[in-house]
Amino acid sequence: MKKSNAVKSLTALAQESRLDIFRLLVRKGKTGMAAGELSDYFGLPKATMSFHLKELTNAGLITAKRESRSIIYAANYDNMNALINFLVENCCSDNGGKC
Amino acid sequence: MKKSNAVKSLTALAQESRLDIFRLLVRKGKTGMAAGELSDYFGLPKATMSFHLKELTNAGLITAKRESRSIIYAANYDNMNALINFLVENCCSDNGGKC
DNA sequence: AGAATATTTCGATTATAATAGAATTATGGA
DNA sequence: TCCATAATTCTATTATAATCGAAATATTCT
Repeated sequence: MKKSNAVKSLTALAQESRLDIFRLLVRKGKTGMAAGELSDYFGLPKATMSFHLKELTNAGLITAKRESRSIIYAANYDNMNALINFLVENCCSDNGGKC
Repeated sequence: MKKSNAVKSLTALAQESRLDIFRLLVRKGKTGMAAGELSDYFGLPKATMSFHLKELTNAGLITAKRESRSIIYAANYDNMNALINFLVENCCSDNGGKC
């Protein structure tokens, strides 16, 4: 993962609503949830939810696919794992590799 | 980890300089680095570095200990792991646990 | 085509964070 | 005690992000 992508992903997650949304989608698995469902679930206005979903999508943390009238959002596990690996990369390598 | 702590940690990491600082300290291991060394290494003014180190310390991502005139900063691996676990917690549990 | 549903974009307001020079605090040595 | 070194806090400026009502876009059904 590139650093700019990591900053974008972390910025996306560094917000209470978006962290909630992302973690719910992580639990939901690949079936995901529609934007409106998420809006109802968290009691957030549709415009606000849409803004947050866009941030998460732009960061690559979630995917969006249209299904009839709804747009279904789901966690992007590859990107999530890439972010985690980026954070712990070369852990303790300047100290003999012992952590 | 509590959600408020997670948001604080993610906010701390969601900034290019701080992400660089944290990842360097992750590589450095428990010997860590002094504030001034970090300031020189990244070419940042001392006040700016101090501000970033405070953010990372308040989030619990790094520790600070005085050693003579210097203050040595080091990655807090426990908190880092707790943050990662918080992000992936109950992954796919609403979808049969298969990821 | 027209109505209903699902979601996004626009735009204005409000709140929060980054930057860095200057002043301040803390430690150790002559 | 006086000076040098190391780091932080203060303060003002500048930049970025969150919120949500209203309008716009996209899809499906009759």
